[in-house]
Amino acid sequence: MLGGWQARRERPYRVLIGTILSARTRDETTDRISALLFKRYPTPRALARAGRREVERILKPIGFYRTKAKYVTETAAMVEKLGVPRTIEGLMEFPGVGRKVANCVLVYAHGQEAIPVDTHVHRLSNRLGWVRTKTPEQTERALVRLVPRRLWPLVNEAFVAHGKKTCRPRGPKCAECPVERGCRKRGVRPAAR
DNA sequence: AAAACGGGGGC
DNA sequence: GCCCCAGTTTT
Repeated sequence: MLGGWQARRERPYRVLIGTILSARTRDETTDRISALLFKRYPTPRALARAGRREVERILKPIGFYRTKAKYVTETAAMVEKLGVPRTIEGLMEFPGVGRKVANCVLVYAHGQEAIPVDTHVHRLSNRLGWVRTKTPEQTERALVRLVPRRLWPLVNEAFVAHGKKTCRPRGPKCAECPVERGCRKRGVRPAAR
């Protein structure tokens, strides 16, 4: 599981596939199921040649499993030929890879600096009044200007953590929130955005 | 801009 | 029983 030449060589592949699978799915579920998938199909070549039905059976508990089975098998075939790209444009060519997943791969597979803006980061950035944006991409472009590069990972991951636990989409738990000044949504009723 | 994709965990 | 899950693609 750790270290090893083989594991190191396949790491970007695993980050890419695992991150595709993570869409709208809890981390623990994603981790458990992707571990099963990689045990059965350790390489892009193996997954590219897998039967769709078998992949769907493994992915069942993760949700969106038919769509995701298609994405990961097709992506594996492309990775076998192209490798895992190091540009956001290249990564977004893969099926099931949007801007957020592409940025995750840049950060977690290639060690590049980027801000993967998911729904939490988008929501918190707006609630806190750091930005006023409609789309996650607009939020990303604003944040990379507002936040010092060194703090990108800290801010991004802190927003995700706070968004999951406290600053929920519908019912933000303002009573347990340490942010007192600077929040535009402090005390707003749950129905409001 | 809205719908579709979805099983599972938490309360 | 409702809410939510580090989204992306299609309509």
